[in-house]
Amino acid sequence: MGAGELLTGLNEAQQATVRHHGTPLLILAGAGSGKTRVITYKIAYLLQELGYHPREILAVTFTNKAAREMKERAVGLCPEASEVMIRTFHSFGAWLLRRFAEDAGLSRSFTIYDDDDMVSLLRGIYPEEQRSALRRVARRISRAKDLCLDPEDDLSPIGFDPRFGAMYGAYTRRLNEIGNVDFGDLILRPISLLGARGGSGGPLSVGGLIRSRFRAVLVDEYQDSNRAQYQLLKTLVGPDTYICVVGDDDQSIYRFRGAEVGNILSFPDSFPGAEIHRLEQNYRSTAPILAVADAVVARNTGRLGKTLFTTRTDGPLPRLVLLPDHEAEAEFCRTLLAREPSAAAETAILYRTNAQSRVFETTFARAGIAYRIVGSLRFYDREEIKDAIAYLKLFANPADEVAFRRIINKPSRGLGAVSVDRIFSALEDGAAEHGYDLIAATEAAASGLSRKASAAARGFVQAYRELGAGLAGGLLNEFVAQVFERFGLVAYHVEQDEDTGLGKRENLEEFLSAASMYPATPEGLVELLENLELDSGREQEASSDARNAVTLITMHNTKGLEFDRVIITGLEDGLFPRSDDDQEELEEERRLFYVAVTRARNEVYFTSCRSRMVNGRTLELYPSRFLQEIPEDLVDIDEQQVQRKRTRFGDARQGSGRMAYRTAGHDAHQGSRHAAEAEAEAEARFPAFSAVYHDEYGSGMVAKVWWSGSHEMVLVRFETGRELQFVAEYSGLERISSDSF
DNA sequence: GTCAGAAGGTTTTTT
DNA sequence: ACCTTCTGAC
Repeated sequence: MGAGELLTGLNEAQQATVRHHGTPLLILAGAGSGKTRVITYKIAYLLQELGYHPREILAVTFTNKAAREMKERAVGLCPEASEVMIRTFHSFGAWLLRRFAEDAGLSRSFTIYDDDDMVSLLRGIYPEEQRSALRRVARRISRAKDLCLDPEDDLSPIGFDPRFGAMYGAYTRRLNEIGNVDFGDLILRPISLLGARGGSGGPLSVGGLIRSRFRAVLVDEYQDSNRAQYQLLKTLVGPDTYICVVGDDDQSIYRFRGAEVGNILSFPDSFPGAEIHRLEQNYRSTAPILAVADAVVARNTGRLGKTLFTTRTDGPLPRLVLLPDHEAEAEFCRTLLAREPSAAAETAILYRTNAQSRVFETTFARAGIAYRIVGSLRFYDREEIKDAIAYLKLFANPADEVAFRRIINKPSRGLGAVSVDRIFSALEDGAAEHGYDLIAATEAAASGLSRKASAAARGFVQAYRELGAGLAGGLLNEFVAQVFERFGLVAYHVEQDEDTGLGKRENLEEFLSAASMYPATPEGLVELLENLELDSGREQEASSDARNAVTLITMHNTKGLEFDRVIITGLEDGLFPRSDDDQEELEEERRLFYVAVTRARNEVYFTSCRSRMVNGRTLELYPSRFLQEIPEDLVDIDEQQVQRKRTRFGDARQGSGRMAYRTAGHDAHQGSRHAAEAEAEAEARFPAFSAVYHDEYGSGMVAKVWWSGSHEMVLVRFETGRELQFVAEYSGLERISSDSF
């Protein structure tokens, strides 16, 4: 494929960007402007036209999904791209640390601690502290690492807790003794590794070696990089490295994780001579959708600023639906999906918090609507999987205190808190002799334990040693199966599952089959663990018919995805935006709104509830301030609603201007319960005891009618015996003559 | 050492 | 509503 051929199908701006070479390049790519396309073409262009060897190119993303997709698409353009290193920042860091383990002061078989593991480790050091307090400390340690701060540095940017420095220090020492790393270390340790002189890079330092290998470095979603990642990038880029970053300051949504929009804003200062290219043509959404997204994000200050345009000028206005509560919201979505089942696969329901997914799950499960949840409970987060991983981690690293504490008495084998304490004393005593080895410590402590505990400890050590000898070839699933069997893990969880409910056995089986992709060697084991730790394969098919399933997803998780139709739920102050008293935070929520809206190709719905159950309490809520920030002519308010309001409250839009549905929302949301109650009853279209018919559920009788806000709610008892609750307007119910009943 | 039940706090978003 | 932690009986 010649250059001309490679670049056909790209617009002029995209072509210029793909061709650019030499100076540092910042690509400001608006939503839907073909960002991934440009990067993948750029990789192909470097390989085909500029003669780069695949090993000389490094492309960094923020999610594994993005990395996989980029790889796939690049290989589609140019097969050589399969050898290009395309990884997340964290996985690149892990690769580097294993590759140069000795220089980094690590064993090649270190494993990676996630946020929960950090808390558990702290718990081992500070058993008397509250778990919630330790969680806060863990979060702060992560923030410190995002900012490249060591325990002895000035930690005031993190907050004012006088004990924090000491706790961070103790945590760091313990983690070093164990020989594992946390997520932050995957960025921090490479910075010092690459910055250091000498080492096993031969005549070159490790940094020199890496800088001479990667002649081109590409970074995706640069607006989400934090200070540590920026530093890592700096150490990767030498005078001859071609550096190109892509991002959109309006889509920076990971501030809470340390992301600094400042990185993208100041790129030209950090990398002198940088050029800026803009990609502003949106190929995804219709103009009405972009108008709404822009209206809100335009209120942010400190933007680089850009104007998206599209040739898709036609399309329905985004639609706002006001609802009484979260159940009605789920019911509204159900009805929408039932009306056109084939569109479900291209529909996504977006929410701000994972907890919001629950109503949708139960509603859809009841209605037999297939759904797919992205995120929420990750495979790796399940109890039984964490247990399985903990056993395996202990084989990778016998010093892994967190893994050890988790499984030493699970299933319970009579080694309780007292015995575990003794084992840890033995660990301290024997550290000089055996190093940090919990198996050796358990063996050493066994004689000093009660009779039952002593036998259990010896049995555990023996099982560990015999099983460990099995890491000598074959496939890893055989080894894992033996571990499960010998330690009684499957039996334990199957028994637990009897009252808890679902699929632990299946999950463990799935785990086994994942393990079959690796060799039964120490290296294979470490590789499996790393893949689980860094890429938890976070997608679960929650109901059988996955092909036509609707997607349930947090707004954060949608980044990089697109759908024909997007329903953005929970547009209520306090939920989205979560709070508006911190300006920075409010601006981040606006960017999240922008991300959410721009996922849609053709249709956008907003739903806003008057009340919602949060943490077991029902809260009264106001419509999101974002709804006020949209000029009224850019959104359709549910027509039936407006009708209703006009008749009941006069013209809801009077004297409102921009505030139209703020007013409307308040009327609809608040006005009706007292004065309007009687009137509302009078205009009920499904009086109690009337006969009704529903396409899916057949005929039935209205058992109960009530008003929730301005909404008529009905409880219908169907002939099948089923009782279901509906918002009358969205129910799809028809009244039928009562003699059929 | 284990278990069941009660009390009490609490989550925004994720590599 | 959920999960963790605490308490007391076996």
